[in-house]
Amino acid sequence: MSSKNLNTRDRILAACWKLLETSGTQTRMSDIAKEAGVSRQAVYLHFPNRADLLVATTRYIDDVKDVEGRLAESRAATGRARLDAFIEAWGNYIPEIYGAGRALIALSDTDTEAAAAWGDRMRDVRQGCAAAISALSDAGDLTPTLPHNKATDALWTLLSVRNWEQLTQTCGWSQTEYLTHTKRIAHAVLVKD
Amino acid sequence: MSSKNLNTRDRILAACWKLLETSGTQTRMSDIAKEAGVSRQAVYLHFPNRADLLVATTRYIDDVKDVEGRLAESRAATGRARLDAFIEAWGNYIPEIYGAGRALIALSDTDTEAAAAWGDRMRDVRQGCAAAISALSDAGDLTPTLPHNKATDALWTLLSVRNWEQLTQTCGWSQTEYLTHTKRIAHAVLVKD
DNA sequence: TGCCGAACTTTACACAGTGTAAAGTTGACT
DNA sequence: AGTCAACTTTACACTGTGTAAAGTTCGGCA
Repeated sequence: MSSKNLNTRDRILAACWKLLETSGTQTRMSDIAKEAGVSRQAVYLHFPNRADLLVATTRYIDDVKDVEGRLAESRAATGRARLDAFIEAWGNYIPEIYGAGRALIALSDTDTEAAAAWGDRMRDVRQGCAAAISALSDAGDLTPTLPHNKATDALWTLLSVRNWEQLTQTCGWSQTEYLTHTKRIAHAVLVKD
Repeated sequence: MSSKNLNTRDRILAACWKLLETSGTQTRMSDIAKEAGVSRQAVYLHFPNRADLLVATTRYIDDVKDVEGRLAESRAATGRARLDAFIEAWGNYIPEIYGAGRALIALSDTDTEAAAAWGDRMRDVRQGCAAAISALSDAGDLTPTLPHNKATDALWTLLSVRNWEQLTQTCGWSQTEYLTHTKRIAHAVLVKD
């Protein structure tokens, strides 16, 4: 755990992050090593396998980008404002984890650990959705047509990485359009009146 | 193209289908061969590679399950009824192609041909969505808050296989709940008033 | 009867990517 | 000078895909 060790470890994580964003899911261990300027075997000195490296990369991104801090902000608001703030915070975070997220989702097919890691993250997001729904409910703004937990499921699904991907990457929506319309849709579905 | 040939080919397709439904994306060529009761090499006599086999399997499922017929029915209705009929038809078709669809989506990362095949199918679904939106618009029932093509994108995304997967597999919604709430959500987002 | 060809089997191998194993190098610190 | 940790280098086992080619089986047909 010397500072040199941490340094190499971080260089590997940064290399992994970069390649996931640019070259996508198919990034190999040897590509990452090359990008980090170390031998392929050196990567295995820091991470036991590819799945662990990907998981560590998402944690690294969280640290650098400060997810917690950003989501905490949205918790300050109440009622509809809180719903909007949460959509804004999470919606703006998606593009930053998109590369690593995609890789982790793809790996979830084969690797249980990767699936668990991604599942954990998504459960956190669901928690945020549940809190936003509660805030809406407390303000008397939640539609009576959906039970509380179904409303949470619906919001969670609306805000999935896959939906962001389809709308912005496939349909060509700008990030601004994504945010605007997603908020509108969330209001139409969840807010009373 | 003797009848015996077709028979073996179909047995391979049926085996592939079955395994994709039961064992998932990770199904190997050797598993499929075993299930079909032929040698691994025999599979390559009928399909040049795994991607082609998966694509052929989805076509096979389409034939057996008659997608075209079912979607054609929904085209008879107009206005909101047509939107509901389309959601019902496509929503009930998703679980039947789910296994093969997942495999094809997973393969899309590596294989261009698989990506193209899945993209084609999804473009067909988008066409159906566009038609449903047009029907809504013609009946004067489309909300003025969304432009025509954005409404199509939104409906298409709402009806994605991934959303069906998340709601029914992860959130535990029954197929009936999925259909009911998806219709409700589509109405809330797309229908005027 | 004997031959042909198509469908299928069997055996073998090339290739990519992951992960393991172990011996060798380098440099800082003692 | 000696030691330790970090890293490199070389080599190899393993899995799954796809290619190649020789061998088997059997129905149709001259």
